[in-house]
Amino acid sequence: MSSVVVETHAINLLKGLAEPLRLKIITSLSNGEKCVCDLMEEIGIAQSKISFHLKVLKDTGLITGRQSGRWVYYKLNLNSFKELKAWIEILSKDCQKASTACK
Amino acid sequence: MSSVVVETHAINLLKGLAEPLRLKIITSLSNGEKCVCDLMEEIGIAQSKISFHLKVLKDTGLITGRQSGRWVYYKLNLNSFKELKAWIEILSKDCQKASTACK
DNA sequence: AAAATCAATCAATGAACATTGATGGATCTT
DNA sequence: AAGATCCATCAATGTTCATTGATTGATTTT
Repeated sequence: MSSVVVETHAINLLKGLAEPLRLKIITSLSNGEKCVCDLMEEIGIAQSKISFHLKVLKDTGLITGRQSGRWVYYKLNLNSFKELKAWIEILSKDCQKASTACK
Repeated sequence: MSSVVVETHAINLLKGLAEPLRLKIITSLSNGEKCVCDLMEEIGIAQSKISFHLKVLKDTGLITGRQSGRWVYYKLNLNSFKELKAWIEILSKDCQKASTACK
């Protein structure tokens, strides 16, 4: 797996999280699975907006959805968060070495 | 500390990372401190672009800079990465609970 | 089967952000 | 002190992304 792929994937996850409304959705889902109507009520924004951002989050792999009747339930995808955590750990492992170049 | 503040801060850090060039810079700095000319050479992009993104990263608190003569050295700010990691851990702690609402 | 509810999608608009090339300030070299 | 090097900043432009309101599809209720 080339590092370009890794970075592209990281960017996707980060972009998914780096938006106020989506982060509210994520924070809400961090308490457990929710349907769209729950999220609408909790966050208090238009349904089309919620659905739009849910799609973004699903496309990035940050959340998963399952339909049950006319409801659709979403929850966080633990795997993505584990990946992010691992990635951050790698980044911050050897980052304090002093520069040797540029004399 | 209200959760709005926490989310605003998280958004800043995430937005800082969620851009291809900035992520390349971060990845490069994950190997240790670098000066701007190192980054230019490694990444192979215009100097104004590098400086622009370094400023963004510094403003978010993801990196710090120190001047030495005519060189300016940048490195990752470990604290920000620790914060991010902790924040992700909290998010993914209780996120698998099944929904009870919307019977 | 008609009405109501839940959610996804679409086109048009607007806002936020990155790029570009040029310029200027600071430090070092000769 | 003149030239060269390193870096930051700026204005103009272009690109990407979120918002809005309306519509549609699917499921359930009456």
